[in-house]
Amino acid sequence: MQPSYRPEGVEPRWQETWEAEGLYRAGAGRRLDETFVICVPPPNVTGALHMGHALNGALQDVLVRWHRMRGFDTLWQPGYDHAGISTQNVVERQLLAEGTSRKEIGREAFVERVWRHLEETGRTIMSQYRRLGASLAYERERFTMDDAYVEAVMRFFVHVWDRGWMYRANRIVNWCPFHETAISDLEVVHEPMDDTLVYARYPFADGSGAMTVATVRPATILADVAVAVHPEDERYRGAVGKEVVVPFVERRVPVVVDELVDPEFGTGALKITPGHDATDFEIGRRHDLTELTVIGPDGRMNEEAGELAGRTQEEADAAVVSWLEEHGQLERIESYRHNVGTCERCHARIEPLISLQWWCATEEPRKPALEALRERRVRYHPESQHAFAIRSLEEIPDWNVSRQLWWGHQLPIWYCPDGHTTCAWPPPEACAECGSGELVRDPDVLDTWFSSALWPFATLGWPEDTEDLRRYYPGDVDSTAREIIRLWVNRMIWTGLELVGDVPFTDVIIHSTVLAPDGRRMSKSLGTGMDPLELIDAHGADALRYGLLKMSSTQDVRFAEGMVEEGRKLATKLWNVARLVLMNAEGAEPEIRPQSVEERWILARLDAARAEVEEAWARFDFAAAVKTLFSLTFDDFCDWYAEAAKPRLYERDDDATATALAALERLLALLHPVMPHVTEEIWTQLPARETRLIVAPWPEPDGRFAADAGALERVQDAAAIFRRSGVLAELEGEERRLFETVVRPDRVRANGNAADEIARLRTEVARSEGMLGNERFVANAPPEVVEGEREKLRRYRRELDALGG
RNA sequence: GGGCGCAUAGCUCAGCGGGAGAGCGCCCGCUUCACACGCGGGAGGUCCCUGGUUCGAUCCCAGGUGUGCCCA
Repeated sequence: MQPSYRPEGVEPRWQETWEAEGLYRAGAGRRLDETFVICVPPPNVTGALHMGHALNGALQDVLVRWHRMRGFDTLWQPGYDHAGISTQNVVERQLLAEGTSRKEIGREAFVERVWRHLEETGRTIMSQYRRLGASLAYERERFTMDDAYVEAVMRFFVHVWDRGWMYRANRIVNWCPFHETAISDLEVVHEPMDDTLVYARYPFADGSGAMTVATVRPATILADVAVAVHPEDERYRGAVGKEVVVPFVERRVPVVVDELVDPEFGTGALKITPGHDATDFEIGRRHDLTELTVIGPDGRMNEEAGELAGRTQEEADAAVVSWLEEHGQLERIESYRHNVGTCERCHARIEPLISLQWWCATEEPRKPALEALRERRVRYHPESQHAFAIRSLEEIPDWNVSRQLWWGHQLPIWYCPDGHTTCAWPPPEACAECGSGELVRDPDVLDTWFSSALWPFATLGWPEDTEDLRRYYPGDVDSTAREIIRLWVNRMIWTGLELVGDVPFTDVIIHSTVLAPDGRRMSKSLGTGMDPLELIDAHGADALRYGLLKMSSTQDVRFAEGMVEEGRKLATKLWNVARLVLMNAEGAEPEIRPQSVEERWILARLDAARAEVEEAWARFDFAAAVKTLFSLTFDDFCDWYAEAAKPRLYERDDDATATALAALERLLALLHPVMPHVTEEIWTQLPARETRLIVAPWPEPDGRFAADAGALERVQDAAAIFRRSGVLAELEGEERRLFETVVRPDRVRANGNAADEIARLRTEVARSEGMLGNERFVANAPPEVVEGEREKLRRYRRELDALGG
């Protein structure tokens, strides 16, 4: 074995070997009929691996590798989504740089161009997952734009249509004027912005004075259809029911009351523009108000804006403000800092806009999903997210499934010249109502999440009744980020129930958000992002996996490179202790033949750790498992067992070397799900290896040595006392031997003295005596606690006696 | 504005009803034939604040403060 461990020379080799030998494939090494299935949350086909992917990949891989070793038929499904707006954005920008545009080259050429772009630079994340050691079934990679997947999406749409859940309606949506499409809430990022708040007077129609309203977007005054006040706002009691005249357009509109009005904002009187504001839209619908739009899809004023048509909003804002000024209706202008929605991709200011969109009703489909969550047939982890997921489903609004993009799944909707609508797949020959053959397909494409919602079964061949679907559906675990619950996870649950008749998985892990070391979200613009691949270069994939799992204890974790370094040290330590064993075990084969206390003890510790780790994996507490593995390796295996076993290993004692190999073998197996590379590398160097560790059996429970789990306690106490004080405790037989082997009192100088130790013990005795002297403690505390305290006191006194104190 | 976290050693974090812990950093001592990515030891904490429950609270409850994430 090489004297020092260098992950860069080892990890890529194993990644290639495992995959080439088919050990990443579904069912590799299976010994049970049970399946264990995870689908990777399909990343953006144009994206690159970030820390969230790496953490999620690490914990999914732990579960997959653990189940594979346990003999399950495992499938970890890889793939990508087509990321509609994001991908279209990238290509549109390229066109812009080339001096052309998508509109200029046309839809067909544009879509072709996107495919070409993806061939050149797309689909990189799966290779980056490989560098993490993620044991995905790579040959099964799926893409939401694959022909078969498109088929599934179309069938899904038609199914929802047939159920009567799909409808077309004018609603307010987040509109990106650059991309000229509706976008989802998730794609809107709120950024603080400096604005001005314009206070404008709206005179009462009866000439009895005026009301003042405040707005940051004076141009939208042109589309005002009412003024609203809060029902309990005393200031405007007299105004309710009257009419006011909207400035500039001089339209008479009513003053209405609505609880949605925030009396604290501006003057407490809110101008209502249902066409250009989500809250106003809501209020407008409740009061049955007209919906006017004065801003067009391109962000400019439309024909409704009369003389301002064609102007930009800034120009229109200015025109309205000067009108107000000229007519003495401008009260004042204040500077105003607030959060403004912008497009995640192009940072254009989002226009809430009424537009004609396709909607999927949610009232019906959510019912079985809610039931599944309430009955805990699907469980979110941690528990707090379960409650959140239920609430989200209860409040789920109808789903805007259409996007005015060119990259994506075009709706299976056709219109005939008579205005009939036909929804069908495969594409219909004629109008379903009038038989007309002149059909025009709806130009819109579907929300990317509409296709992602089918991921757990469309990747297995649905809607075909495939062998894979029967075998691997339903799956087991979904692991993802918090913000995806509404958009993705809940939708997979209801689509699974609706289309396949069962939940897609039973457990949903909501993993930590990895923050930058400063405790805030990693940000590209601030340069606080960290690249997982660079960390792999620096410390190795095993170390990164370890570090990320160690960090993943709470909802938000700041990235701490120290934890990755800890992982690297663990890998090195493991390598070194394996050298110790292997260098002295030539010709031996692993076999449990313990002849000494330390051997039985380490076997007991290994089994206890196995149980702890299993329990931690089972409740998805990755940080706890990793902590157990660290102290098992450093403290138990290296500091005590290896040190104690050395003399007999040096002598090449047959029983000692055989047992050491067997103990090492178990240690490697326990660590493999977290640190697959270093463990596999060592494993191959063990004698008589016939299988790879990746498919080797996970250690069976072994209670044979449980009685020896505490066998070293007295020796360890004696070691601590000696090292601190130089005082030798009285030990006999095996204990004496162990103490002298590990501690080497003949060669080691103690650091402290007996007096310090006596002082320490006296403090403990005083504390203990105080507790036991408290009658209420003795009377009320559980008897075993009291007895435990008595035992401690006896031990302190005994140790004190030994020190002559 | 709503939801959810977090607040424990210089730093990053475990512990979550009965003796304050780890890793890193710092100090001291070790060329111990697996390992200096190491070994042994040490210094360093009103366990955010105020109340409450309890024989006993870092841990449970209530309120507060600070801080962050997610969603509006």
